Amino acid sequence: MTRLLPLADEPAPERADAARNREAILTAALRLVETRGVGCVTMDTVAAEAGVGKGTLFRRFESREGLMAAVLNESETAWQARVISGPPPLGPGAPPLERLLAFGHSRMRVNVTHGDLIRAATGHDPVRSRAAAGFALMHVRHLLGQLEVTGDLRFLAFALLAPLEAMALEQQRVDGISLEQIERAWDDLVARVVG
Amino acid sequence: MTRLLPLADEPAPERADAARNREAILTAALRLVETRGVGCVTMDTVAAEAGVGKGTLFRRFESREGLMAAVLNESETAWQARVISGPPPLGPGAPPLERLLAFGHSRMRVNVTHGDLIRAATGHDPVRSRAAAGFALMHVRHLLGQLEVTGDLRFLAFALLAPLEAMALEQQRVDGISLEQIERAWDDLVARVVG
DNA sequence: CCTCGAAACGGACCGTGGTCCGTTTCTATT
DNA sequence: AATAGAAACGGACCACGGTCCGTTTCGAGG
Repeated sequence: MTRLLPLADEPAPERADAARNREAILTAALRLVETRGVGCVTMDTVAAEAGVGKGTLFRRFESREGLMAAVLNESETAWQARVISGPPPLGPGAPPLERLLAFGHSRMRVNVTHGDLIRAATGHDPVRSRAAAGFALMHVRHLLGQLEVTGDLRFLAFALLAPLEAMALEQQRVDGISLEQIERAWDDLVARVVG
Repeated sequence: MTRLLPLADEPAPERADAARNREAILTAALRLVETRGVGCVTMDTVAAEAGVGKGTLFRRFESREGLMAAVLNESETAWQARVISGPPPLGPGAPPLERLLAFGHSRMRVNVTHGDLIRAATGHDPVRSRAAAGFALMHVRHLLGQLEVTGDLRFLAFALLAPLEAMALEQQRVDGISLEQIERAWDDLVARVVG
C-alpha cells in the first residue's frame, strides 16, 4: 500500500491500453480530417480507422465536438507557444500595442484557416467553447493592462476578440467584407479602445 | 389567360392547403417550444402535433434550424417594430446616442430571454445567421452614421453587436460576469467607439 | 362539372451522433 | 504466479434530423 488517501488533484493515472488507444484515435482523426475535410469525418469512420470500437471514442472524447476540439488543440498549442515565447511582435519583446495588433492579425489568420475545424469543435455548448477562447482572452486582457487601459478589461478583451471569431469572420465574409478590410477596421477599433 | 410571362419577382402564389399547413406547423411548434423547451422539441413531435407528415415540415422550413428561425421570427418582428416605430428611447425621437444605448440593452435582453431558441435557430451555417442579424446591424450602422462616427461603420456596428450575441452572452455568463456588468461595460465601449 | 398538370403530401427509409451493458484487459497486491 | 476488482473495450442499439418517391390534392382552363 503506497497511499491511504488519494491526493485531491491526483492526475488520474491512465491505463496503458487507454493511452495507446487515445493516441491511435487522435492520429486517425487528424489524418481523416486533413484528407477528407472535417465535414466528411464520421465517428464510425474514425473508430474504424483507429481500429477501436465506437464506444471507446465517446469514452475518451465525450462527443464529436470534443474529438474535434482535441484535434484542433494540437495546432492550437503550437500557436500559443509562439505567442508566449516566440519572436516579436507576436511574442514578447515588442511594445504592447504592436503585440496586440500582431496578436489580432495572427488570431484572425488562425480562425480563417482552421474555420471548419473550429466550427466543428465549437458546438452550441458555451462551456466547452470557453476553454478554447480562454487563452486569447487572458492574453489580450494582459496586454490591455500593460497599455494602462482603464475599465472592465475582461469585457473589453472579449469585445475585441468577438469580431475575430471564426463564425463572425465567416458572417462578415458573406456580407462581402474582405479580410484586409477587417484587419484595418480592427486596428482602428483597437485604437479607439486603448484611447 | 391572364399573363404571358411570369413577372421576375412573382411572390410565388401559395396553395390553400400549403398555407393551412404552414400555419398549423408554426402554431404547433410554438406551443411545443414554450411548453417543453426548445431542446425537447423533435421534428417528429412537431409533425405529429400539427397533424402533417414529416416531409411537409422539411418542405416548408428547410431544416430544424429553419423551423426554429421561423418560430423566433414571430417575436423578433414585434421587437423590430418597436425599434422602428415604438416609443423613445428605443424608437425614434431620442438623440442617437441614447437610442444606441437603449438598443444595445434591449437587444441584450432579447438575446438573453430567447437564448435557447436563438441558438437552435442559429446553426453553424453563417448564411442563415446573416439574415437574422441583418436588421440589428443595419440599425446600429444607421445610428453610428447619425453620430457622425468616422471609419468602417459596417465593421464597427458588427463589433459592437458581437459581444451581445446570445452565445457570447452565455460565454461571459459562465465566466462569471453579470448582465449588469456587461451592460455597463458595453456602454463604456460605445463611448470609446463614438469617441 | 370535368380534366389534367403542377404542387403538395406523408411516411418508410437512411446516416450519424450518442448510449448501454456484457465481456475483456490491465495492474496492484499477495 | 494467482487473484480480484477496477477500468476500458466494443458493437448492438436507439433517437433524431433529413431524404425520397409514390400518392393525393388543388385549382386553372374548358
